[in-house]
Amino acid sequence: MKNIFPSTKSSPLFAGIGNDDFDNMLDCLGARLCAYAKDETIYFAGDTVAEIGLAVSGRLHLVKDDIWGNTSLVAEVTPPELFAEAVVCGNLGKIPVSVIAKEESEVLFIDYKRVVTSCSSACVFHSKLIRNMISILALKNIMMAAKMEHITKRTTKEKLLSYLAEQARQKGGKAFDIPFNRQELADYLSVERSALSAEMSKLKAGGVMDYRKNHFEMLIETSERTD
Amino acid sequence: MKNIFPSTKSSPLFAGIGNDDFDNMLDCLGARLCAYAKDETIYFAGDTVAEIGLAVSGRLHLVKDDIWGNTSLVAEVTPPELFAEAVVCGNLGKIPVSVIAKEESEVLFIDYKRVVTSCSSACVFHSKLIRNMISILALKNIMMAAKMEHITKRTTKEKLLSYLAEQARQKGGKAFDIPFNRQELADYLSVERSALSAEMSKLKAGGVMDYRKNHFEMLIETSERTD
DNA sequence: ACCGTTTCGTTTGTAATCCAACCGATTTGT
DNA sequence: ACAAATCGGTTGGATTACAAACGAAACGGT
Repeated sequence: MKNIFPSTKSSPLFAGIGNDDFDNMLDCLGARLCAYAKDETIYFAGDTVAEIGLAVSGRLHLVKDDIWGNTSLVAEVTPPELFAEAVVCGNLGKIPVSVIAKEESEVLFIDYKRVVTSCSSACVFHSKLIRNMISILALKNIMMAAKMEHITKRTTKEKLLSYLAEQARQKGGKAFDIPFNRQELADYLSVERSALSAEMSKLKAGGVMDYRKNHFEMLIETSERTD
Repeated sequence: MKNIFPSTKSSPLFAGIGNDDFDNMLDCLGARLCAYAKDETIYFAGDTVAEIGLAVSGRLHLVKDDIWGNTSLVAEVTPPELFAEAVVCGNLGKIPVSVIAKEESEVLFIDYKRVVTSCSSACVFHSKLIRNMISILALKNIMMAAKMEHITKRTTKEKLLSYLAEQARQKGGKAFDIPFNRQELADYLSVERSALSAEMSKLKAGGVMDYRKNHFEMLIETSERTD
């Protein structure tokens, strides 16, 4: 099998597993490396899946078609990201989205059962893999829960402040940088970029915070804001 | 220890583990049962946590305080639900919410390390517990991803149709029941109940769907809707 | 059958967002 | 240095959601 270590070693799934063990592990797991042409469909929505997918090269799209035939992009998967891991680990069986290669791509398929089942040779990496898998799912949970908390707010201003407050808490101070530009932040909070800019300007004018590009500084402490 | 089997056996965490193994398992895991008075704080946000919490009796609130001192309810936890499981399984260490008993409550704390570490007596339920834990996290992922997809839509109508389309797909037909009343559905989609009712009426009048109480029937197949 | 409660649909005025367009500032490539 | 592209802020009109209130229907208990 082609040496996929360089393009997948940074996956959290393989954290703590060195180059020496790598090939043995893939053998033990019976991992398959598959290649796909541009626009080739890897899974159709509703297909039965039992393997975790790991993007090795290229770029994949997860798309969903509703009952009226409208198709929408759910996510883009680039190396070394996983896909279908929640469906497989949750024993759902059927994948709710279609997976399409948007470029010439390679995917490593890993049988979930062989991850959680100790093999006869008692490989050392099984428990490490399992802990990594749990960690991946748990962190994804936390990230989604955080995002959900922002998005469920009613107004653009509330969504923005919810996000900024969380960033301030995470970064441990009132001054911090965010990893988004305006458009990306608007997409993340699912609001309009223009409305977001407008709210930011108002908050700056109101003395609630200051910012320049991606650097923010929260100014008001404990007091009723002028909403 | 008090027999907590009746109130926790239905937890997915213990799926496939019988009454006979139950007490042995709790011993092996070193599980602690703690009692709390009404309004007692179990965790303060920022506390270091290493144990998964399982609500045994009572009712817990997960609350979040932002940097301005505003406090908001994130979730309510009732038996036999888990809490702090994502933080612990993700090795985050610090819990981002405070946990408060809103009634006299009991909580079973389970050390995560002892779940994923095989014990000296090679208990049979470790691998089962681990698989259950993975399944719980994965299913929560899927549920949150589905909800996110609805909520990120712009208008109430789009959110509603996104939800109904998914229900139709899940139930495998154009006619199905939903597990929410109007207010609950509005909360789930984070929209106004009145706006939701109005949109539903319009969709019924437009021949897109029919409904009575919690029973829905999608009528239009593939065609451009009159948006 | 009666009454209180809950649920659902509807309406109306107010507030907020969306959308499109525009402009200035900054960055990038040549 | 120049042109093109990107990014961020602003504006105005159309659209949509919000909040509150009301009545009708359904439900449950007595």
